[in-house]
Amino acid sequence: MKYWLMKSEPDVFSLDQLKKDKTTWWTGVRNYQARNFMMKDMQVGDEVLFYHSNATPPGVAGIARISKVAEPDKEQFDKKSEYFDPKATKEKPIWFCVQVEYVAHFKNYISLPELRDNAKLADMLVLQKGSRLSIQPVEKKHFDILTKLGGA
DNA sequence: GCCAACGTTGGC
DNA sequence: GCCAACGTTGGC
Repeated sequence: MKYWLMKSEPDVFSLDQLKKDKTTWWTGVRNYQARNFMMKDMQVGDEVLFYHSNATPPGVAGIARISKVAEPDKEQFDKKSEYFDPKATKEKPIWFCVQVEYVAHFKNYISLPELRDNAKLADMLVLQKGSRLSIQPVEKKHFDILTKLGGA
């Protein structure tokens, strides 16, 4: 069992929306490091901190879970999609996405300033300067602290 | 809207 | 393989 943090802009796709939809395919990731985490490391049942980026304030909104392992991201083949990739073919897809299911909202939204204030979380990737990676591994000890703080 | 940090592209 | 130019992310 692994733990992850996945970023989403709430204006584009929020945890509320995931609650409504129950599950979603995490399409549109166009970064190789993030893709490789989805393709190689994520397993069904892995738990995910759902992080709202570009929010006011940014922070962790709650928990989701991996519900299907990675498959080719269909948007790479769709000329009308903003995620279309002309180099990708059905035989040789470039981009993959996992399916994520809703688990819970935190009772207490954990804002980025609160994360920064907690010394025990200081080495979380998301808190490192210039950390733009949209999918990040999270250590169990950090995940446990977050769920306690959030009151999940 | 600004801009620092980072990833990708492409010329050489 | 280097690296400048460019595009994107994401906090503020």
